[in-house]
Amino acid sequence: MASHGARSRSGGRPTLEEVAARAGVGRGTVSRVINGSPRVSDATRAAVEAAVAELGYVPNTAARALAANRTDAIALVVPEPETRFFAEPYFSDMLKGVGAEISDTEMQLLLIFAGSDRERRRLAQYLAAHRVDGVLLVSVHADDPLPDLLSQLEIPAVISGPRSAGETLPSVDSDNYGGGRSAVEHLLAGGRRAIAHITGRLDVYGAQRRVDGYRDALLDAGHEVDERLIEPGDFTEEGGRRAMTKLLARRPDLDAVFAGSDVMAAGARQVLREEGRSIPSDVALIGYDDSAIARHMDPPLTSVRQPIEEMGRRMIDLLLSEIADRRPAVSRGLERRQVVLATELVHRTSS
Amino acid sequence: MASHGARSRSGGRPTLEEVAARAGVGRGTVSRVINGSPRVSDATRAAVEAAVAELGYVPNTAARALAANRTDAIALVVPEPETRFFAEPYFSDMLKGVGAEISDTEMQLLLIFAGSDRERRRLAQYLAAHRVDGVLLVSVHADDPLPDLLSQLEIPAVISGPRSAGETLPSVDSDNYGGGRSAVEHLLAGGRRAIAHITGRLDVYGAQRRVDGYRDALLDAGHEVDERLIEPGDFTEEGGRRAMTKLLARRPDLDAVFAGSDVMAAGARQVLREEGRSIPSDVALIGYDDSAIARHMDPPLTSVRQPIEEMGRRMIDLLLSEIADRRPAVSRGLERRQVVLATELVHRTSS
DNA sequence: AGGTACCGTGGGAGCGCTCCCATCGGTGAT
DNA sequence: ATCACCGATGGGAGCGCTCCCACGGTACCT
Repeated sequence: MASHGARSRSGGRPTLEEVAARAGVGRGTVSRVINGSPRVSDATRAAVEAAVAELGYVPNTAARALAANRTDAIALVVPEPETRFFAEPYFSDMLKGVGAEISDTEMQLLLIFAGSDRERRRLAQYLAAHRVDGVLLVSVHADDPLPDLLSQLEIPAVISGPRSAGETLPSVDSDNYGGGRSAVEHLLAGGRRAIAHITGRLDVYGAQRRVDGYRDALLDAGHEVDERLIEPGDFTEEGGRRAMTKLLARRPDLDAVFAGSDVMAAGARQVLREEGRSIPSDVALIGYDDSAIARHMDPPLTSVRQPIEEMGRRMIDLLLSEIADRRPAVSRGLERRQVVLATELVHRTSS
Repeated sequence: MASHGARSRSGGRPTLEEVAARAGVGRGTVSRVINGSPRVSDATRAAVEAAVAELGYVPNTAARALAANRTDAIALVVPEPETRFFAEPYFSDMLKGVGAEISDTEMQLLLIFAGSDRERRRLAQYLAAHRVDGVLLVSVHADDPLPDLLSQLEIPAVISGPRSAGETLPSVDSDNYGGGRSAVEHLLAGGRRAIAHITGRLDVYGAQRRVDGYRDALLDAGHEVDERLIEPGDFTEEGGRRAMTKLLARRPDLDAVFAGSDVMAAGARQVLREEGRSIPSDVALIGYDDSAIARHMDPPLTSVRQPIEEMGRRMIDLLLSEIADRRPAVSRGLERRQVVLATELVHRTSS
């Protein structure tokens, strides 16, 4: 018995019980104070707070998690290898927003990479163990099984870009349609008429929406859509080069290019330059993401900016409310849980 | 009572007890199987494993943490703002090594930024709550109170660069002295005689060691050390420029520069170019870190490579053994807990 | 045959907390 | 004065696990 007690008292951390004794109150009362319950008199609260301070009491997370069946942690799951995470500013901006918003809470943020199969298996195990109260999912492909696993395990989750128009998970996204649209409208306003579009990977819903925006902007302005002016890319620089080459071959007279990402725009720029087309006088160029690449390109690239940091913040908000709503069995299926944030066209010299 | 039971059975996760019943054994036996104890007969083990599989049993982490007084998690603490973390490849390489090594274990890695005061206070609270079994500390300045806090809380920790020659915490470092030495030796072998050194921030122990290496290489080769050839930098590009300007003013005849980081070398290169000195014919240039900058510089920069990924791996190894050693009160103070890994000079055209 | 180990095993006690119910005194209504 | 009620409070029970002690059985010794 004595040895038993000694085992866990290592470190001598005070317990709730000890704080209660010190403050001359019961265990329940201390718990109420710690958790900010209003059902405590001011005098008692003060006494307890004093005891907490004197003893340097810090709640034992494990005990709390066990008793209350929650972990006070949420995971940001990145289904990509670490490498891409560091390479793309998208993630760091997102993390910034998420980190800022979560730091107002008691929640702990875990960053989990699930790029390899092995990592994904680990993640599945991890989620099955319910080690987090909720999950933030970024950069998910249409055929990813993760979202299903999550809903099967009944773990609250928010996704950063919906997988389709019928996304069932709560999501936060930027207005890809509007972004594509504004790029094209800007080009039209600048007098361009043969506007090409290098798309992103079309299994990414957002990339599709940008194409939709491109199409509708043209149609609404009374122009036709020439399918020869649309070429799929894959979000890489090399993909941008290839697409640009094809477009130039098909429509040598094109006078503007709207690329689905800055990186692809960079590839397109190289080809245009090699072909002797000057930017923007011969061909106007617009990218997407407003990344560092855009600012440093020669000439500086006009680009569609997404409020990524803001997206991160909103994702946390959504997730926290999702988690909070799990307690009462209130039906709330009709509530709007798809957030769409406006984009902004950043004008530079390339257009 | 019933309502009580229902509360926590949400999700219907099977418990140890249920697995035990299913396998027709006692709770203790299941626990032994789960934890890989050898004191279980093969037949029993098989039965338990079958029951675990059938029920889809996953241990409850919180319960385990509470009972065993451990968390199975370790934190990688970065005492810098997120921004720097993403900007410097040092961190991503380190994370890669750490992630690779830890994925062989059951441990969970947490990434914690502690750049701002607010974040640091949160971290202190976090550590006080003993929410991790151990801590990895990277990029710690000499006057950082974090290491003391850690040892006061008796939390195992490993530091990535010792703060001084008398570092008490277990540490993993690259051989900064040898790195500086090899750079200078290479320059001497190339016939250079007036070799300047732009140092890193001298409150960083590793930067001091590089200077020591620089000095000793010169002395051991029978040369004198001209203090006018040593100028402190601050690891930034701008600092590199400033230092280079000063050095050129003091010793216009210098024919080689060893910079304490690639970034500073980039700054130095700009000044050299502006002054009409060509690299490497007029002035040889060597950097430190072998980062992407070095590869992409014009001309490509000779640089000292540190095995950062390997350092990450070794840090985990050290930390895990630290944690394991906490159990028995065996005295082991004399053991070697300072690991130093060799650097490598990567030859390119700048020297 | 009796004794001594030791192995594999079952299950009690306890980790520190939350949740909930019972209790207590005080208040306003009757 | 009596009663119903309410807010504040104490503490039992339970969360799911690990640790450890005790127990029965077998193997080996004397």
